[in-house]
Amino acid sequence: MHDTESRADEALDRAFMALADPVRRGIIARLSRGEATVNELAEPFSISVQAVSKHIQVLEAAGLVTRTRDAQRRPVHLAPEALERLTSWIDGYRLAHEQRFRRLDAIVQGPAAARTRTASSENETTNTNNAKKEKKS
Amino acid sequence: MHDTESRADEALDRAFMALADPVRRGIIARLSRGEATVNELAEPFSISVQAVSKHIQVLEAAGLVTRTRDAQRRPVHLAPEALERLTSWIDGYRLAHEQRFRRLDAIVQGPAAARTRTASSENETTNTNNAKKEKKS
DNA sequence: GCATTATTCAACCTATCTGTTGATCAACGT
DNA sequence: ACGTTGATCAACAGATAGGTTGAATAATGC
Repeated sequence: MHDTESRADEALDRAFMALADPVRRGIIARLSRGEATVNELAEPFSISVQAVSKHIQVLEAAGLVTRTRDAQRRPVHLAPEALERLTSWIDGYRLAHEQRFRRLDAIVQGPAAARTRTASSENETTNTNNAKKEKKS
Repeated sequence: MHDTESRADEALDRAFMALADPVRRGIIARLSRGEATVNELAEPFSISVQAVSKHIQVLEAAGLVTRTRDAQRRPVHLAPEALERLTSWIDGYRLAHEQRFRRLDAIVQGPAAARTRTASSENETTNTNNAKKEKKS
């Protein structure tokens, strides 16, 4: 089963999993327009307030939102840094893939052009996370 | 009850859910360096090939990878457009949120003291990008 | 044809997710 | 002090995700 999983992996697990639900994405969308309480966030949905409260706990555990205190209300706020980490992770591999294609094109279109890869190795290490340490055994 | 969920939502569900697993993210990472077969993709992991095959089906259903045929092998390829759609979704709300804060800062810092917010919302002022630089009058 | 290789299908088990209802806690307002 | 409001906790149920093993499909190479 899930024996050993690094901290960075678990953080990405929670963050992506948190976004894999339309209710939670709706909450993110709402919060992008400003903070809101649990009851306010629950209003557009046809589920119980308790269910929304759980969703918010999932988002909070994923670091995607934070909470403050205002009397008996607990306003929820967006945490855009966490969202930025997700786009960074995705873009790391997406851009690496596209750049690899650019190199392939260079190779196909001429042997001399393939050597331009050595000069343009800037984006090869832009991954924010480990790409090779996925083994558990 | 998930009876009322649009097609776009379901696509995002599948895509984010697909990335919410370290094995599948490892597959994505591997594919960013070039196509690979199921057995090749399974090698770094301590799970069965069947399990990896299922993971690839999940990624394929999410549109994150495509497959071709080469004799009895079925090479898997990255589909960077789908990844790009995800970053677009995230960035949409992230940037909307940051822009909203820029407007708030402009309003608060316009007349006089901004103490009202800056003391009670420290985590919100930690914008990752060059905020506070722009000012919209 | 037949064994081999690559991959998938099928059945199953278990853990986790998402929702429910009912009770509880905490901070107001009067 | 007391009832109300906002939010969470607890216990439960149904669905599904992710893993296993064993059998089946499909293309390859003798």
